[in-house]
Amino acid sequence: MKRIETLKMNYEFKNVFSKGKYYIGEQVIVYFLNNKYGYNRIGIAISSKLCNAVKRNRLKRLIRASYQKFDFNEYSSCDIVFIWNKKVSVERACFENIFNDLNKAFLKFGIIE
RNA sequence: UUUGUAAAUUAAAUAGUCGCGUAUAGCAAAUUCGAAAGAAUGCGUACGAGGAAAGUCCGGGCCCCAUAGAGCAAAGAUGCUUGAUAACGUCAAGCGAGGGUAACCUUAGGGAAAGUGCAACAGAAAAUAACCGCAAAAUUAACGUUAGCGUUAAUUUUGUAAGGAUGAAAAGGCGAGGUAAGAGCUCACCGUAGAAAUAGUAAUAUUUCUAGCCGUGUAAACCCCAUCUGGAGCAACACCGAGACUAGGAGGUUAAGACUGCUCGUCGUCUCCUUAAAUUGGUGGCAAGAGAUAUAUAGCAAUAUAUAUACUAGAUAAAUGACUAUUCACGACAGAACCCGGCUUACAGAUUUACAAAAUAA
RNA sequence: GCCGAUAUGGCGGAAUUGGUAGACGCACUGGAUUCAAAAUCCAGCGGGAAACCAUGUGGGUUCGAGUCCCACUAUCGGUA
Repeated sequence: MKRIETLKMNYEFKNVFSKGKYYIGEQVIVYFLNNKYGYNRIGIAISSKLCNAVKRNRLKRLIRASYQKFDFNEYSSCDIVFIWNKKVSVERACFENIFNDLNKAFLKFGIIE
């Protein structure tokens, strides 16, 4: 499953927020919940009050690019939601920090080894 | 050379690896997802954000609703002149006014004797000016007296806008003559209004004459005049598919139930059909255009005409990223969402052209 | 994306054809009352020493703008 499946509806996001586990990294907060579909789905949520559209797009691309670096188990099926930590300013976003955050989060949830 | 003014262009580049979106009568696969409509996979190839894509402030295309067609009213917008344009509240050239030594810049700039409203405080008065003052006449009183009258005061009548502490604004300004006192009452200069002539398509300008100037400001207050506007917006709209509740019809039946104690019947329940449409999936709309660039011609210019050239971004939670290396000016503002013409706002810098002032040199 | 609305002290909320901004209520501060507190009563309450500056920000019209006009900023709502 090379293509990235995304969460779309509002209730799906709410479901993950209310029932899932979470990990707070330096720059990114990760929510995690298992699903029944047989593949991973991700959602990225960034408030429009934080910054303008160009910087929001850049954050989404950074998170998506770092997500693709991981090799997941073939049978893993879960919903993951990424949220930008509001305390950190958007100017300081860089690829390495986001990658480290995701790495720690996925180790905690036990998706990767 | 320095300081400025105006206009235009540009908006980091190159290579490699991994990855993203769209297209594909290339090759492979002939399967997968879905209830259906429909959609999808691998490799290759091609293409893949802006000057403002932004704000959504105007104008149009397109499209639906309303309308036989047109007009008035209402509501709203615009407002010097001429031209450009599909249209505009935009643009160009000019005129008037204001600013700058200058290049140049700014300018919602019609009408206040068509009517209405407002002008707080202060001030005599804020708009058909007489409160004080100034002056003349009459009457009364007091004083003086040459017994005519004179002076002073008060009251009444009349004339008068020279003066009066205010105010944003005070009834054309200033000087001279003139007068009982005054006054465009008269005169010179300046300003204002009107008419004529000349220049100009016109706004307007110049000159001459006339009027003594009897109406202040505000229309971005209501309003009047002229011109323009039917309303909603691609989440419009068209098509394909699924479809709860509701309504109607047909059929079947007593397992449970209501009217009712029983039968029939009705309701209800079950199945099918039709209607209806909450909700919902997909396709189109959707990329070649009143377009862009270059040259020539017309025009001061905006622009128009002709010729030539090139032109697949098209998503639907939304495509341009990451890493490595090199170079430099060390990278600002910022992400298409139906499409065009403008306006407004944000913006690190770099380059070019024209012009002005000052200084220096020849 | 499109369409609309709002903005006044710490908070809510007035200001009537443009004429002294901050009425009124809540909160807060000080005083009185009380052994102490609540309640009640009285006074104060944007910034600044003062001049003055303040109605989201910046311009314009006007003698004079919270109010009229233009441009921006922020916040809120509707729409499949």
